[in-house]
Amino acid sequence: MEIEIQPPAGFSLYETVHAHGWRHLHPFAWSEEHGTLDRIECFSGGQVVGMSIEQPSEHALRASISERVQEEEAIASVRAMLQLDIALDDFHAFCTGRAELARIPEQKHGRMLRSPTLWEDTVKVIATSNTTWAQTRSMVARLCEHFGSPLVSDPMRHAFPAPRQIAAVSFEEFGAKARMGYRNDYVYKLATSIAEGGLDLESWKSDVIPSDVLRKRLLSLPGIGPYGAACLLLYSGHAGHVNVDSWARTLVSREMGRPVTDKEVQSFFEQYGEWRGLVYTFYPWRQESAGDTAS
DNA sequence: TTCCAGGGGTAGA
DNA sequence: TCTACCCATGGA
Repeated sequence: MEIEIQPPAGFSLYETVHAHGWRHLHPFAWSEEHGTLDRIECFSGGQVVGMSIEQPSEHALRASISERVQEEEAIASVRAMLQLDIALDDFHAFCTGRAELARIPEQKHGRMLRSPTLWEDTVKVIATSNTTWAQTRSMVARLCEHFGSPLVSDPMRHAFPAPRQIAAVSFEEFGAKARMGYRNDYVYKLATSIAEGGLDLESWKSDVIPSDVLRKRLLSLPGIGPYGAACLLLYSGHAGHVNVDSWARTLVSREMGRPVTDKEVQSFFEQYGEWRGLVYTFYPWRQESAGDTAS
């Protein structure tokens, strides 16, 4: 089946997908040749389907889905993944007024590819901490391969596992298959908390939760610290926190001519106020950033 | 063998 | 609040 979605004005699938490295993490796959974002998705009825999203024109997005699924759910999934419901007008107006940021609206920057669920993004953020991109990709691929539901037409490809699919096995089995090192504990705890009903992560995506409240909640999750919380806030449409990573430290150190602390990196971006997180993500000197080193 | 990668948890000050 | 130390994994 095919569904058509009208994106907001100025939307670019290419730029959204290239905002960071998520396109390299299963079950996402980006085809540079075709300009399509592919994904294996498990819908609520248990259907596992292949989705392929493309932007045939500035004003249209098309999702081709391998089987018939509930249209509303498919549309909601695409809208969530591409952050179609996040308004960027104010951010772009802010950037236009500053010479060093003028390229951001010109290049249609501001949206980032994310997963349909906060659960999946949280696990992926945990998988990025204190490791290389190659290992992050391997860890996420193993999660899908060993615990995600297979695509019927191509059983070698899998959806991202639901929390219950991880909670269904012992911690020992999970660790042996996922090989996420000390992160095994974080991911398994998260999965079991959600599966047992003690934690409803998806309810945290509500628009009415203030940034500070959401940040505190995210920091309470196992394996999520200031960096991870800032990433997840950005994916949730909260732009006011900088996800200080090794790349941010490198770049700000270069600017200042000496090693800097995380606090100094934060200070560097304070001038951008409520938009500082988005500004860092799309800062012009970040074009050579880790989002592309994994290509 | 040693170091370290898109950090986080913990103890102690 | 800040610092030091440790943490599994696997590639360089």
